[in-house]
Amino acid sequence: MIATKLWSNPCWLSFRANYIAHHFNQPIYEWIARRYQLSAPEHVVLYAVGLKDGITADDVAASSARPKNTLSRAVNALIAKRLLTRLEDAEDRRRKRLYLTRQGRRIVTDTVPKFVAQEQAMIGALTLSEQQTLNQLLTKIVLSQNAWPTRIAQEGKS
Amino acid sequence: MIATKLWSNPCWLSFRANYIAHHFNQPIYEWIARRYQLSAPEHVVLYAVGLKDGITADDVAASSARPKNTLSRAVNALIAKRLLTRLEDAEDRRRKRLYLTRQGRRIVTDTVPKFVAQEQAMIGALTLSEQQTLNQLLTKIVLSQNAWPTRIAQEGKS
DNA sequence: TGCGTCAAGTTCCATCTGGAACTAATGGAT
DNA sequence: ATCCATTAGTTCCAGATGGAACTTGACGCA
Repeated sequence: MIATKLWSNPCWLSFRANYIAHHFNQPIYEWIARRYQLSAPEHVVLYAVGLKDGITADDVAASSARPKNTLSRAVNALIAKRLLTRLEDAEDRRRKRLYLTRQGRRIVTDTVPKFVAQEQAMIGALTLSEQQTLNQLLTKIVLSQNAWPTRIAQEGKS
Repeated sequence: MIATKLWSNPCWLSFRANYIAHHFNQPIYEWIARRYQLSAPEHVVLYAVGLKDGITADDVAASSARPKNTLSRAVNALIAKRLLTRLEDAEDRRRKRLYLTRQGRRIVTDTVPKFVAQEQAMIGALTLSEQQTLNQLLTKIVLSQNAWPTRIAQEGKS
């Protein structure tokens, strides 16, 4: 069946992207839940704030594919767990900037190496130069985002 | 934020794979739900059987990343909607082979062009030869699957 | 300075989801 | 022949999920 989806599938990119994404996410999130009692969206937020301090929930939503109510819940759960703090932006009081607490940062620094290891295992089949090429091509696609439909048009009348 | 995740992210592959997968899936599944009242797993099954007649629910599970109970539900829903039929395998009576009904096939042939169009829009930024390279590299990764951890080891004692 | 529009974040709630435990069938070992 | 391990598929159920509607704040405009 995997062979069929690889070779007889008109949507070659989406199958491969979904397959790779899933096989990265699945073990990682299972481990995070087991080890730290964090849900997937909670970890998404933690990781994003770890990459860049002071972002808002909306920033996370834009880059992470999850709806904003899910992230809102995750943010509140993380604050309750004392892994995150929230500071109202003085310029725009709707925006609430997020920062890791010491404990939050510790989880990020503990977990990131596992993610990197998982990813390395998955790209181990490629040479370094192939990895660079792959990175460039995928980056090009991501950067072309504004050319993509975000909604499929309703059926025409014809 | 997307810039941060692109350029300051130790997990470059998983971010890109997830991002691309999501931006493919999201509009497609939203449209399918709106147009045909099918859930995402239901469509996954339909698409898979469309690619290869006579597969079983388990085959779909192996290639699609969804747990088998979710797919079991989806199969039963599709049968109730008369889009699928199920035939017990004579060799192994545990296996139930799936086939599209005429209506089921019609949905597949109606929807596949939309998927292809969405995917084409997303790879439009690449030249044909870049697309081929990308395809080859991703294929190489998918085929190396047996080298990937499916579970992250519990913390050591140290 | 009052109004309409839009953006960030939250709440509500019906629905979906997936882990775990189960049933039924197979196939290998003795 | 019987037992045990394994596999396909289902059921149960607690908890997660995400669309829609809502609140609060910002900003442009007259």
